[in-house]
Formats: sequence, structure tokens, C-alpha cells
Amino acid sequence: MKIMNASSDKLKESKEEFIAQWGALGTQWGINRTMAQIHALLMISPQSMCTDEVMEELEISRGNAHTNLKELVAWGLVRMVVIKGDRRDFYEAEKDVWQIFRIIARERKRREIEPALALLTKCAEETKNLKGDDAKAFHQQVSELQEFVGLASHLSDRVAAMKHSFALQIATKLLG
Amino acid sequence: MKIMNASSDKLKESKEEFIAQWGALGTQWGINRTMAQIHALLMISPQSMCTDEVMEELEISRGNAHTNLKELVAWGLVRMVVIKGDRRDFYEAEKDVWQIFRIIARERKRREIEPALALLTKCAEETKNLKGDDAKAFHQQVSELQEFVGLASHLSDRVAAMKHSFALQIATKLLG
DNA sequence: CATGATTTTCATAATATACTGAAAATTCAG
DNA sequence: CTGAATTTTCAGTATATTATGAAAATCATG
Repeated sequence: MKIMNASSDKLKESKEEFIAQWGALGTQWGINRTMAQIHALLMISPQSMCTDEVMEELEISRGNAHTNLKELVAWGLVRMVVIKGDRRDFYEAEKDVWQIFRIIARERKRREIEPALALLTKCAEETKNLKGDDAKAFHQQVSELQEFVGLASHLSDRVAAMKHSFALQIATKLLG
Repeated sequence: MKIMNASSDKLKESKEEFIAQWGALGTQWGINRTMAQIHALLMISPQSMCTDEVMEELEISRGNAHTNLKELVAWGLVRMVVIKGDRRDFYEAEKDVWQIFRIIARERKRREIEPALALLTKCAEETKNLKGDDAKAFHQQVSELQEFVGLASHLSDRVAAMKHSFALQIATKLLG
């Protein structure tokens, strides 16, 4: 056990709280606790980490660590890196907030917006020629939703394609 | 059983698919399937419905229908209405897409953004005076996240406060 | 206030999701 | 090749979430 002073105790505490709570928050965000915790851990880690280090730090099993590290890599929030002379895989997190935002936005669009849009488009399409007040009302409601979700989808693409500085300009103007 | 023609068959089919799939989508959005299905059902229902009608339509238990109707009312996505001469409670959904968006945005902000911001602010605060490269790096990363999430929080408020037509103007300009 | 209708609650059951740990597969150095 | 290190898979287990249904509470009406 390394000897520590009060300052590094505080840092350790703060880091641990950050990891623990970021994990809890992940649940709200629709990603599982472990995945969010690993993401937090790597995001604040000065160096890349191997699977065993992640396991030890978070007290989780190898399978769990492995699965969630791979999932994070699939999202693009974490990269695998090689350290020469070491056969193990190491992992490091994307730390740029704008980049993190874009990745999450992209994934959420894929999982939440696109399937909704597909459904709405299908329902609008297959009822557009039906007669009767009920059919008209259904088609109308579904079409309005479709239009809105379609707009959101395009906006999401546009914003994600922006440079951070430009997005910031717009945001600042909106808040000004 | 009411006699139907081909047209109302098609409508029924489309409505049923809409309800079923909107429920499945709800899962992705972090709300449970039944709640999303009830929301879908009421959103496309020409009339308000009572608990028993919802139960029958979705083939769910009374407790389930009750709990989720109340939850939808708590969100503000559904209103209770009284029908004179009828002791039962009836429910109708908010149908305006912009209003629906605002309600969902507000709730997501409350559940996803605000707790994250509180955590980030706390971590930034309690590490801002610590010495050492590690502490500096942690504080820096957390502060960047805090700034970004804080901005998102404010933006969310601003957009939700806009009139639909004004938000549409901005959106159109961004897409143009 | 008694009664029947309706709403609400909640213990239990069912389902869905996440985790473990060990075995199997892969990789790589010698 | 061989075998040790490492990654990957996955059946079984644990946990968390959601649904049921019946009992309790509430309410409205005569």
C-alpha cells in the first residue's frame, strides 16, 4: 500500500465517487452500470489500462470487464491501444467532450430516432389513402409525429457534423 | 363483433402495429413498454378512454394499467378527464407534437442531465485546489464535462421555452 | 351510513437484464 | 510445434424491473 497524503486521499475519494455515480447515471441513459463505470474510469485515467486493471479497480469479473470494454470500443468511446513489449490489450477513452457528445448522439439517433421514424413512415404511408374520419385522424397524428421526428433526425446529423467552435457559436447565440 | 370492410381492417392493423412497436421503442427510450403502449393508444384514440378500455385493448392487468396511466399523468403526457354521469376516470393524451417534445425534454433533463451536472459540479469543486498532475488532469476533465453539460442544460431550457413556430424557424435555418 | 362501483396498493410471480467464473479458443514467443 | 499468456464465449446465477390479481381503501349515491 502506497503512503498517501491528505491531498491524494481527497483526489482518490473524488475519483471514486465520480466513477460510482457516473455508473448509476448510466442506467438512466440506457447504458448499463458497468459500461458507464468503465467509461468513467478510463476517462479520468492518465494512462491506458488493461483488462485486469479495470477488473481490479471496479471489482468486476473478467467476462464483465471484457464484454463492456468491447461494447465501449464498438461505440467508439474507447480505443484499444498496444503497448510494445506487452501482449495484453490496453484501452483508453476518448476524452474530448465534443467528440463524446457526437458519438453518443449518433448512437442514440441510431437506436431511438431511426426506428421510430421507420415506424411512423410506414404507418403514415399505409393509411394515407384510407377513407373515414378515424383513418384521417390517425394518419394526421402519425404524419405530424413523422415530420417532427424526421426534423429531429436531420438536425441531429447537422449538429453532429459541426465543428465544436461553430456549434458553440450557435449555442451561445441561442443563450444570449 | 362489428362487421368491417377492408379499409377499417387496414386501419386497425396499422393502429395495432403502431401501438405494439411504439411500446418496443419505449424500452429504448428508458420508459417501460406498457407506459409507451398506453401513450400510443391514447395518442391515436379519437376519444378518451377509461381504465377498463385500456386494459382490454392492451390485454394487461388492472394494476398495470392503473400504475402506468398515473405515471403518464405525472409526466404530463396524459390528462384525466371526467365524463358527466360516469363515475369512472377517463384519460386522454396530449397530441400536440411540440408539447409532447417539451414534456419529454423536461423529464429527460430532470432525470439525465441535472444529476450528472450536480455530480460534475461537486467533483470539480472539491478538486479545484488540489496539487499534483493527477489532480490537475482530473479537475480539468471533469470541468470540461461540467461546462458542456451545463450548456446543454441551459439550451434545453431555452428550446423548451420556445414557441413551436420559432423553434421551427431556427431548425429550418440550421438545415437550410 | 350502507352499498356497490371504482381506484389504489402491494405481496407475489414473471420476465428481462446483467454478472460470474470457468472452459474453450486464440495468440505468440521460443 | 509447444505451452504459457491472454482473450473470448457462454451456461448458469444473480439482480433488477415489470406485471398480476386480489384485497384494501376510497368514493359517490340513495
